[in-house]
Amino acid sequence: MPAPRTPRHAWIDQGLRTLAAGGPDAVRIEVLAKALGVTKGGFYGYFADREALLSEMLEVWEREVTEAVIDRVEAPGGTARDRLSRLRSLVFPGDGPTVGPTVGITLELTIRDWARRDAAVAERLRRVDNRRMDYLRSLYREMFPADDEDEAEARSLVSYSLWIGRHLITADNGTGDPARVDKLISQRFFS
Amino acid sequence: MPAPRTPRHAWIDQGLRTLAAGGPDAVRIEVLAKALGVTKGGFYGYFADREALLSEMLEVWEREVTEAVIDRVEAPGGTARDRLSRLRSLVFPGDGPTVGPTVGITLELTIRDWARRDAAVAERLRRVDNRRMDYLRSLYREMFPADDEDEAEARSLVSYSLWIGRHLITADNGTGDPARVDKLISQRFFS
DNA sequence: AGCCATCTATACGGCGCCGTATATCGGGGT
DNA sequence: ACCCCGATATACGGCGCCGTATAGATGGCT
Repeated sequence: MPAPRTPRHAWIDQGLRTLAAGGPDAVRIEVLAKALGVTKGGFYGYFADREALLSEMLEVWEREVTEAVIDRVEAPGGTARDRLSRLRSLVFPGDGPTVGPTVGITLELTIRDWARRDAAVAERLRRVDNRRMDYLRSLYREMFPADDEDEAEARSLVSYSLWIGRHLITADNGTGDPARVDKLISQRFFS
Repeated sequence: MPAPRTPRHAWIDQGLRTLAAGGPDAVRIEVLAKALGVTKGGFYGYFADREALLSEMLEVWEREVTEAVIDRVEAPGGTARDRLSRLRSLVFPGDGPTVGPTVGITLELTIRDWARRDAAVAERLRRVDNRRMDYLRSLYREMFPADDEDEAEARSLVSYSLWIGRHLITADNGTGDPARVDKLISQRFFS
């Protein structure tokens, strides 16, 4: 039995890359095949149909951006502050390709958009948001033991919104100094 | 000359509704026609092709969510604080249909996603973000005359990010009181 | 009423993709 | 060396959409 030239995970990875680049409607089996240098011949040996692939892609993504990230952040210890900064750099690692099939913030935002028109995707995303917010809250509770629940929630929500918003808002910053803007924000909320 | 049963703006409006509901790839001429209860027969009298429609849709949207909104906010006067709250309710008016062809936050987020994979859309969105951030800065400068540029920028960025992030993050709030969370945020930044 | 311009319906060829069926290739096991 | 079997290629019918061409309907005008 020849080793598969194009194993299961190759279709999933290419699917996630294509999803990030072109949205859910761009994930066409024949297109993935061409990008992988094969035809779709082998695809239907692994997946029942296009839907099955999409569903598995989301499965992989969900694990990758929650548990896998948190495990990596937690492993080496350090202060809560250290872990928070490691967390950020892992979850929103600029735009380049990162660990595994994740394509960073681009994939994240694409799935977030997709979720608004597909209930199954929305359900998955809700789990991701909850898992991350839970973890953020736990970090802030550790950093600021005097906080009550609502204060930890506020810090978590602001930082989560801000990191997403930063990537979504394309405005040229005004005339000010971006670094000082960051500093002002973090002084008010994260010190 | 019979009045057109399906004038130009009907195609554009239906296009924007469909865009909000299904993303750019869902804007198919034959689909719009069916939704309008006609065939695509008349479409090509108004538009050269599908691209032309998409481009005009964006044109209408841009005007609607910047100048048209700002005009409505500015007209009746009031304090900067009053105008800011009017602005918010106009730009992010829940999910229902609103004035004209705008479909509210759903359309906004769809276009924002689209912009990440289409340079022309990105250019338009950049103009929208800049226009809105300019206006926000001007309001905050008026509300807080003691602020320097970076402080106004920080307030504008936080509020813009937060309003977008709120709609994007689907997490069930933790165990806390959402109203108090809002209050904590606004105490730190907007008072 | 009858004409004309304009808008709309219908019909067409082409394309890209889906999912299935069937042929071909190529490396391990004997 | 040969067979076998899984992975891939090729071929097919179907569908939905594009943009064009052409015919039919409909309201204003004289």
